[in-house]
Amino acid sequence: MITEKQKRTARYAKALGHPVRIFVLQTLSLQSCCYSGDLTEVLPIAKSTLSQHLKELKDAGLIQGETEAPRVKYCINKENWKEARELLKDFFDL
Amino acid sequence: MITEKQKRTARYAKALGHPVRIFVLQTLSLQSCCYSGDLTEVLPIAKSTLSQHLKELKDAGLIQGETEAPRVKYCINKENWKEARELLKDFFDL
DNA sequence: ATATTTGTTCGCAAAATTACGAACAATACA
DNA sequence: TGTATTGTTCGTAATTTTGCGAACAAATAT
Repeated sequence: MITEKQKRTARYAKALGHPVRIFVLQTLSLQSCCYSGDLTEVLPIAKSTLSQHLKELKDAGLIQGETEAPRVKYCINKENWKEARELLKDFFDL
Repeated sequence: MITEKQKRTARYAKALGHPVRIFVLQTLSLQSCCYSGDLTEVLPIAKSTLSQHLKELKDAGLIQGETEAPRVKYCINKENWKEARELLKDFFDL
């Protein structure tokens, strides 16, 4: 009844379903990459909470983290980002 | 730090964050309107569960229900649908 | 007047989400 | 070798989400 495409659309939408994650993705998308610390500085949440949000975005496939010494550099996962954009675009154009 | 626009974007995305709600919106969007019963017939969930999903979509402003005798006719809320589309479009275009 | 139909609401339970601080790893620095 | 720095993981708690069946409300049909 419910297609795989609909499930993937919902999965990505769910990952976007929190202001912090929208903010993170927008930041990452504008400057291509950034470190967790950059986000912790501006976001009014505990670093452990941010870490969880980053994990969710990673699990959804929207970002990827590359560990660089003590820091972790996060970037958009362009392939999946593109898929998410296409799915949402299809959804709204219908 | 987090803008109202980002919050609204997240709010709409959250409402889209379930396969059943994606399905419902897609159905409503394709045929403009439908009754709860039409959805209950094809969806493998209890009617009470569907009712909750419809309520969430209503609370998010994406649909509206018009009670028509014992049935309820649900339609897309075009104004908010447009807003959601614009917000998500802006988000992905960045 | 009594059933039937349609959908919501209630009560409940299980699971997921959100959030925090403390503890922990891993690397760089003194 | 200690000591910051950076970020994850753990433990915990409160809230929200998802889902069901039973009970309920409202209107129609018998």
